Amino acid sequence: MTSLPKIYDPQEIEGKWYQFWQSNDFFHAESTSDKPSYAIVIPPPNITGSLHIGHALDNTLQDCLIRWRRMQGYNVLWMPGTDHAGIVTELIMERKLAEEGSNRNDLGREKFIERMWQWKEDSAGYIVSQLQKLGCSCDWERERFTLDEGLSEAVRTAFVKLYNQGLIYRDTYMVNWCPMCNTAVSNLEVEPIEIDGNFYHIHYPVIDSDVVLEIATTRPETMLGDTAVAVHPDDERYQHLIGKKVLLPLCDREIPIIADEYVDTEFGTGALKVTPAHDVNDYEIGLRHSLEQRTVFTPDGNMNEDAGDNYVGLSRWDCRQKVVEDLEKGNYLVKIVPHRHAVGHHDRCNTIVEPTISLQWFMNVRPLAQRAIEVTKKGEVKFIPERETNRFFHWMENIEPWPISRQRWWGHRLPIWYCQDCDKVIAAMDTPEQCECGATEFHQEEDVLDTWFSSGLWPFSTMGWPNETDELNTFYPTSVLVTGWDILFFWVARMIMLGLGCMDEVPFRTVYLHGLVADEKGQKMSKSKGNSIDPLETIETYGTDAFRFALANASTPNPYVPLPESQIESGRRFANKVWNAARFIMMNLEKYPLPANTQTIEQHVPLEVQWIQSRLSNTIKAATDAMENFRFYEVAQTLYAFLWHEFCDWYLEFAKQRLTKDEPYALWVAADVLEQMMRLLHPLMPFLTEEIWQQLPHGGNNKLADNNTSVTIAPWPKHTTENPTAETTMATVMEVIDNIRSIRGELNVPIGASVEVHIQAPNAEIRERLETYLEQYLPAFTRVDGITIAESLPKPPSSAEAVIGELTIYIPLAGVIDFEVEQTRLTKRLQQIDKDVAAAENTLKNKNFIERAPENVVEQKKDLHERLLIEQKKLKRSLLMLTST
RNA sequence: GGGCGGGUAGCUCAGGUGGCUAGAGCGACAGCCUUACAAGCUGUAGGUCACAGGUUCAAGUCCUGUCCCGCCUACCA
Repeated sequence: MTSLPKIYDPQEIEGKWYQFWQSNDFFHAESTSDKPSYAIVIPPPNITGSLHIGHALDNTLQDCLIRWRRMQGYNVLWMPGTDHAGIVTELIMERKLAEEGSNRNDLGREKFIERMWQWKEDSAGYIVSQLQKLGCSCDWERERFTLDEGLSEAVRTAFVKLYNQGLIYRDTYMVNWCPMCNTAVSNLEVEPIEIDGNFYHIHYPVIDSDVVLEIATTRPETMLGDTAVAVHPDDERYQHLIGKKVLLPLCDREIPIIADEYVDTEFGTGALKVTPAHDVNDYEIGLRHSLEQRTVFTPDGNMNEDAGDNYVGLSRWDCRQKVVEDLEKGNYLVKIVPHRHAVGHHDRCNTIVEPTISLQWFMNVRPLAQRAIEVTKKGEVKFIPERETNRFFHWMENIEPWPISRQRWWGHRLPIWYCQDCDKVIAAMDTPEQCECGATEFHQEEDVLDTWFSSGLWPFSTMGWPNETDELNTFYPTSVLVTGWDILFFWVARMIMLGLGCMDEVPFRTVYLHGLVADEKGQKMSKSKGNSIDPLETIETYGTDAFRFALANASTPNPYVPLPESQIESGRRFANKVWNAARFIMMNLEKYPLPANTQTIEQHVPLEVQWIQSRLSNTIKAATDAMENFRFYEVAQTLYAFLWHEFCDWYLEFAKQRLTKDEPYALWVAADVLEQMMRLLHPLMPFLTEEIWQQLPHGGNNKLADNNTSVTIAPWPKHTTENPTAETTMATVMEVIDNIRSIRGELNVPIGASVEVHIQAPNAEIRERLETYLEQYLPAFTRVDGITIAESLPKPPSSAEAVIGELTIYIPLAGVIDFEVEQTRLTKRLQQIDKDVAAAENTLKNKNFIERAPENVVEQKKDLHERLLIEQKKLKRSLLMLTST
């Protein structure tokens, strides 16, 4: 007997196969090959991170594509690697340092970086091992890291290139400043979050007048940096005041009243305090009117000297409170009105950002964005789902300069050198030898690049750029990029722009943007919300394959994909079902070993074999089609439905029946179908399918597939031809069986009791087929004593009845049948039929329908109508007979 | 303010270009240890496809409007 355990135990199986695949180099891509190329670059996870649910989904889908294309015979590259992830990683390190009672300034830059690298070395393997646990078939020999030497060279090369093209420049401009991280951040990194705040209405007295101007602000502390008050030029209320001055309360400064169209007369009081150094709009107004930019905050969010002696040193928030108190004391405060509004928070540390004027490095992304739009319109990049294309265009059309410098330490220092003597700015790969002025001393820019700059080069930097490599020739542009839609702008857009800028070619042909995993309430799963599933725990409990199947099965085109526990449980049950189907087949193969060639054994192929082969072919076609269109949900559904509800529920039951008669042919076909199913299922469930595939008899005389060493490199099944006749016949057989079962169930016929079945089949062809097959098939599904099939039959007394088109089934149930139950059953059915008949009649009565609808649709409708009529007539007659009894 | 996605069975979702009697998984109910699987098998119940119009021979599917829910985006101080 076979040693297969009754219940599938993933922990037993999963460990060994990854090793096996690795040691056989199945995941290794050839730099040059005659095969067509297929490449995906992994969205590099943070080096210090751990696998979360988003990674699990993203990488499962990628692995599905990769394994599928590999089986299809492509030269497949899945480029793996990790990201240094700039600020996030630094923040985690800072937290660690704080626990040790230290901080990054105590350590100093050099020691801090050293510490970061050390930590990176320690945790480097962690995320990789987790990806391997998930089954990811990456080409690990090629693993890269955004801060490794090669990628750093790529970063410098790209920077210098873009600098020389004038696309990268240094400028003093208003940027979002994070007082916590002490760095500039880009707009994308600022998340507007609604908070409850106040509108503070303040009186600004007009000089040489008894008029006071009432202004409203949500940030009273910024008034210390006010350098004007603005009104709308057409605002009649304030016409006479334009050009005058107000005395800024608490500051004893006189500031002008100016007119600017930006001011909304409807909003607040129609008078706007202008703080050019601390608000983007005020900044613009300030530029238009040449106002002083008065900075009152320090970089870490406290008040500086320019805030005045009363406030210097206070935090932003303490200062607000004190300003309000002082205003009240001075009788300047009119009122405080609660006001809910969106305030920008740094997405990495959740600190409220401070718009601040500072000297930063920017990239002018407009020209590249324009090219990106053009090539996308030409179809060189395709977004799936299509709706994402519009989001992409909208963003690209309104794109603003990208601030790329960060006042941080962990990352790529800008390849910019300043001459010690003349301050000349030089962009170069390495420290320059000599400046034009003759000086030879330089210092490198302290700032590092936004982490997305290096990830933006990922599709080609990982393949050796700026060197001309075989990898680039073979795999660039890559085939697909798979990621969540939430980083379309952060990453995908930048890769496209930088790809065009550096390679003069898009980085990928297709962008597949999958949904974000949500909980059962539709909320995005995230660690911070505490509603997240831990992939590794899930894998422990349910097994990797069950988890992967659930993820694929959840991947509908929706922007949020709920993954309830029950879905994973369902994956586990499916894995177990597959396991047991295999177990059944292999157990029986021991008794009936596969012959050398199964094809010639049976001259007369039984119906159920024709049927299952036709269904399999159909399944192959559907699964392949769904894969090609990134419809992972459909792949999972298709394979699940076929394997469980056709192969197991029906075919294996037929095969059992054959085995009881010592006819093993159907079993051998079952083995063949199973083998192909393992190949179809392999991209979704790599471990389970490998285990079963390996255990199936291969090679020698028992040759099922080509004598490959692993299902990983076995060919993807090809669909053959469907067999509509077999499918229709089997459908009728199944319907007959279903009806008998249903009658037995509803009329409570005891399980052990056998019944007689009388079938009236007017059509000779159908009758003949039923005569051939029913007798063989029925016993496997329901207890039957005898079957009578005839052109016309009388209804036996006390019998239950079912109608299938022109077929009528009678089951004599004298002594068993409960007339009332049977009456209810038939009445219910009749009511449904009446409704359907009426609907069909309505349609057919319509002349326009007959004239305008396609012929086949009309035919179908007529057919349906006829079938319904017959059934209706029979049901009515039966009911009559019942009630008259 | 603009834009996008969604509202189909108790729950989570499928239903490419309109056309079989609207489906699945989970859950519920009833009955089965039928030796591959009780993580299973069999049967049953459950839907005015958000609402109102319109186009069409035909609408869950297309159009318009309304109401909810979610998201993205925007400088209303």
